[in-house]
Amino acid sequence: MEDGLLSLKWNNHKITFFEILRVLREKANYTDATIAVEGKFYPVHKLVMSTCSEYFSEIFERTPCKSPVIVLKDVRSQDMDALLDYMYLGEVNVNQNDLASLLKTAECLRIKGLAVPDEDPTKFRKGQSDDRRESPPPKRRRHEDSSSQPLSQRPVSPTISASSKTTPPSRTPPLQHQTSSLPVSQSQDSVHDSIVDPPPMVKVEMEEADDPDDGYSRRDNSYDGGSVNEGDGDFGTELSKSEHDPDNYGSGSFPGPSIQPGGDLPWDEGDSSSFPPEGFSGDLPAGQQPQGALVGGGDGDGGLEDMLFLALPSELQATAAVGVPPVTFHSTGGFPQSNHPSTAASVANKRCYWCHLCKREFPFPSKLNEHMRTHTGEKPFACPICPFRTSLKWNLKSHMLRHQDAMTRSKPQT
DNA sequence: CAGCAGGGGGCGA
DNA sequence: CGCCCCCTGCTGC
Repeated sequence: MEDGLLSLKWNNHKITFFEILRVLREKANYTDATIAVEGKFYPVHKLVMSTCSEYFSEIFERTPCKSPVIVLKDVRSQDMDALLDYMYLGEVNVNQNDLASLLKTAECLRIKGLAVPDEDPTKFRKGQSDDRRESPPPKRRRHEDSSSQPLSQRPVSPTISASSKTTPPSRTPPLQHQTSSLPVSQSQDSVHDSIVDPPPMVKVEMEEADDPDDGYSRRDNSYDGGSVNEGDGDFGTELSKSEHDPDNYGSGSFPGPSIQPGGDLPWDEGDSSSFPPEGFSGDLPAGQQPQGALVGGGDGDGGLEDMLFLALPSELQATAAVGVPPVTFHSTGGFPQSNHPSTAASVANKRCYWCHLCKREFPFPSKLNEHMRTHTGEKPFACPICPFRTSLKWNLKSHMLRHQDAMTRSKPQT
């Protein structure tokens, strides 16, 4: 062995790798997970996410489904966008103003190199109670270590570092309130409790693999459709996801109940109205949206924006990905609009909102929202009598009618 | 039969 | 114009 050992080195490996990664991300090729933030959907690669964040790594590990949709609450889309750039490109430029928020988010998500000390993968793996396969193979060829480094951003001293890194995210309370309750955190405690932990609200929804094909492969990262629930729930829908079948939502990752900060599910009371897909256009002042997201549940009737299942416009990719090198986030810059009429339908002058996952078209955002639930698996309408849950109000109603019917029948008038 | 999901009509902003 | 309610067709058990 030792005699004939040759070191083959791919000089441009790193560059090529990143470039390809960038393209893959841009085209959403091979993406196997989706991150939803403020109603925006970011198709991502588990590999990359896992590599750059232990937090995601754990989530994926505990989420057996092929294409989980991870809904992050309390995370601003801008931040997520920046973080994704950071993870995929190894660097990102951000405005000073956004820095604090970004770091906070990074901390919550345990993004290596930003919030979590970038450890040597090999050593890291040792530390882990259970070595995960995603950790890079321990052995590498002499020279290449630098190049073969997974995607960890370690080598990349983020541009941001200079100016920004200053704030040691060390103890920023992750995302204020709600985080505390997140069961999710539990998942990680095993590994690091020292670190912040509970990332913002996280919810993992299983997504059946059926559409991925169609949707995932070609989807442009965007899709919009916010879905929230219009549910005021006549039936007192109580959406506490908590009690729903846990299986539905990735094992433990999904903090069922905890999600509801104040007790009301974000997605629950929301009414779709509040977040018109078109709203995305960027009118969402970066600043204010988050509010919704963060606060949301507090009042109960207030924000529903917190939990949206929307799709991002494909332009997003274009913007983010293309602008890659140093993507700078300027308020609107990052987020183009959703695929709503104007964009999507420029195609057909008639208004149509389409689901970028299955390409189905709908005349109204509300219809699209409803439809999106079929993809997200969200079932905001719960039967107060039995564990039944459904994604459509009417279905719940008809279900309830059955209960009534059964009751009246069982005990005919007294 | 129950549940899911798309479509249509009515109504309010 | 958009949302809500309801109807209806399809699918799986």
